[in-house]
Amino acid sequence: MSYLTRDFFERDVLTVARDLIGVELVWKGCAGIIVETEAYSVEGDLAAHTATRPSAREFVKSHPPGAAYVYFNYGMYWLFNLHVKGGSQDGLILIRALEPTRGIQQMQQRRHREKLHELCSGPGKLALALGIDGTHHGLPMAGKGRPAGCGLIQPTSAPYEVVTDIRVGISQAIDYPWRFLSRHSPHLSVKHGKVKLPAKAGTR
DNA sequence: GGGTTGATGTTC
DNA sequence: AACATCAACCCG
Repeated sequence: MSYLTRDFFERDVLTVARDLIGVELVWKGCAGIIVETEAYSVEGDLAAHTATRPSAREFVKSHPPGAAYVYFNYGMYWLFNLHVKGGSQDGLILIRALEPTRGIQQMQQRRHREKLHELCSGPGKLALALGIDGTHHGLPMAGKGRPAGCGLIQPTSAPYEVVTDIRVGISQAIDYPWRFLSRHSPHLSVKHGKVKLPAKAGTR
């Protein structure tokens, strides 16, 4: 068993997003196998935070590859990303779903759910299950300086069959096939990519 | 099953 | 006003 090092995140963001499928995300006694990710590119991707948020641009400039990018969405949920930099295409990777492996009881308590496939089957769900929040924003997840008990473990078992799809819940660059999933996993967020339509002007 | 809606607060 | 969401609720 070995933890991913910084060089894992110094490659193309699409390659890393795909290779993260099957990696175990370990977080202070809880853990799960990553079964769903989405790539967001710093360049040429209107759906990425870096396209619209100066703070995201600043984050990418000032943090090393492997850093956690955590943000608060829809007034309720923390979403966990990993920073990729130094390859042919930089970006952020949203971790969207896990297959629970450790600390099941604690995750069940945090989620107020019993069924395994309801614990981490979505980006908001998994952050809640693991106890991830804004205090973890910017921390390194690879190499030295990781929070105690946190890290990403290289897969040892047979590789998962990875398929791609369009990304979920966005209204820009909606046709990029940058969602990566472990085929047939019962722990995915949604079956098919869902596009979010913008509200009509003049409505309230 | 699938569609709809309200909860909630930060960002620009 | 949009937003990288979720769960409860409707309908059938």
